[in-house]
Amino acid sequence: MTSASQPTTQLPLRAQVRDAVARAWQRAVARGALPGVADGTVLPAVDLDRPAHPEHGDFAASLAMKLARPYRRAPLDIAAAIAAEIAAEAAAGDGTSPIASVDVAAPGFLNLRLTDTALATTIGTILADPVGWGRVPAGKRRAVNVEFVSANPTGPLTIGNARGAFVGDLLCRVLEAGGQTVTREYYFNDSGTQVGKLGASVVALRHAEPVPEEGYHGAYVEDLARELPGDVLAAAQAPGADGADIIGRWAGARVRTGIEASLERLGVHFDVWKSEGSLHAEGWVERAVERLRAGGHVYEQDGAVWFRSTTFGDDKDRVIYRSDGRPTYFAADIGYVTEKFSRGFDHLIYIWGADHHGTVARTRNAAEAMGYDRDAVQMLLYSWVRFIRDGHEISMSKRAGEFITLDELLEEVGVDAARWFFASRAATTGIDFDIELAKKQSAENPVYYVQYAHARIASILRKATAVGIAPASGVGELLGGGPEAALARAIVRFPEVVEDAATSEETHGVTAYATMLATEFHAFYRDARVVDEADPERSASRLALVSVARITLANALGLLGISAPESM
RNA sequence: GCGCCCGUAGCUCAGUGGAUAGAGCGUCAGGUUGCGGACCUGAAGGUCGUGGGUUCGAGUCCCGCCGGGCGCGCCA
Repeated sequence: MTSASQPTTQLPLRAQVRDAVARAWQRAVARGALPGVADGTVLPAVDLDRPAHPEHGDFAASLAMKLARPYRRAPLDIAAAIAAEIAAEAAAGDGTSPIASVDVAAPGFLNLRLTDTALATTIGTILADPVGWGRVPAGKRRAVNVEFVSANPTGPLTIGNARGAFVGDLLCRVLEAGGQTVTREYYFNDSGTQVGKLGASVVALRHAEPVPEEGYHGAYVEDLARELPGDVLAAAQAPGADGADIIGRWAGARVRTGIEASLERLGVHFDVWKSEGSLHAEGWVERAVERLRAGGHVYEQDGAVWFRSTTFGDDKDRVIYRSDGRPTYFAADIGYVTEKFSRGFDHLIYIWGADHHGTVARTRNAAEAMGYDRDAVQMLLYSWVRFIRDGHEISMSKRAGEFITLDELLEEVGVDAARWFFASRAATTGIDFDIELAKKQSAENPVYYVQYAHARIASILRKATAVGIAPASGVGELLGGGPEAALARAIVRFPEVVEDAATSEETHGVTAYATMLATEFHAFYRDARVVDEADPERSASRLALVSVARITLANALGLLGISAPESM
């Protein structure tokens, strides 16, 4: 299996160092400096940390301390044995080792420092392939379906939908960076009770009658009533027609178009819009229930059809068809699982609000009962955002027409600032979003700090072009102990950050990294003049370095769906 | 009552069992006749809710308690 477009991605530095440590460990064992262990003994993996203090080097390994128990040896002795092998390989100078030096520190750390060659080589690869910088090699490539937002089209998206939209899209971007193929999917019901109530509300307003009890209020309902075409109204009033449903579907389609536009505005594009009705119409629900029945996981009681969810550890069984024969929401859910897998996905992710955690078990149980791997069905639950204005939590009711739309929020705060806000916080923690504070702080939001660094570099590059100095193809002999070294070290960490984000399915590491990199750049800018017509050679090398810093900032922001402006 | 999530600096939040617990904002004190001052340097600010336990090592893992959120429908 070959691919012509296979990029020649260099192994990330962390992986190179990890391999070098593993080689040294193996040689130490082979030479008898470290003991063998009995078969079946579980040995630790070689994990690397980024030390908190620069004097501890570029990477630290706690391997020796973890080997102390199985080897029945002092950690310092083990560390010394491995360090000797690392030093030997580094001293050979044949270019295999990215490690310049190794120190042993109490109580058993291996502190590792990168060679300038490893740094310079990495920077060269960034210049050669800016787009590929930060894409990490795909582990097990998967086709992933990510379903999120999925608000029914009974009204515009509100700030209550904001976190799901951002968290879902950010997850998709992180998975894509990790080499996975992602489909963004939106699930909605445009024929249910709630949409019918919307239809009834529209009709009432059209006839200048009061909105029915339990109906929908708000300016958008009035707009719909005004825009309702005569032929739709006529069809709804035809004898025997379900008027509310017909008007509701029309209104739902209209609202859905608005929702799609809002989502595009904040940079979220959905690949698939799936209606609940189609799952029933195409027989997915029926077939899924049959599949459960064939496995003996279904029974009838009190006139209803139940899924025996308790078989798989749930605390109660769940109704699929009510005693009046109508399917529950859960029925559509299990049909949807089979429909998704039928499209070839091997992993499904649901982005749900924390209030849905009660439905996680039953859905995964049903997937397992139907013969799917329950681990292939994953729910990511995000916690609520409390929106605060004037010191009070904003309470909202879509039905009463009291809400702040997502569009309004983004207009106040800005898409980049809002994306940064959600990207820099773990999805599972409850957070406060003070709108006044967000507006007030928008000018000193960290996102602008990062964007400013990017724009500043762009300005430097423009200046260099104006005076006729072009960036070199690499940083040459520039590193050493000069101001370049710290910036170069910050830049080359980027693939690790992406890898960790993809593994943890969280993005706050990326925002923290981008802030740190911007700080390093600003410090470099203070200490080193980049464009200096008196020294064009050094200028060219420094231009190469700041170009790479710009690429890295742009790719980090791009990973979060945030713009990287040339000027601001 | 039971289940899940959360509790870290004045505020908003990071912290994949590792070294002296970090960032942004806010506060205070400084810095530029050079490529963008939306910048830089420094300071103050913490019994990591609490009490035990496991471990060479616990903010991180386990148990109890306190406080907050969510859920426990033939609702969606």
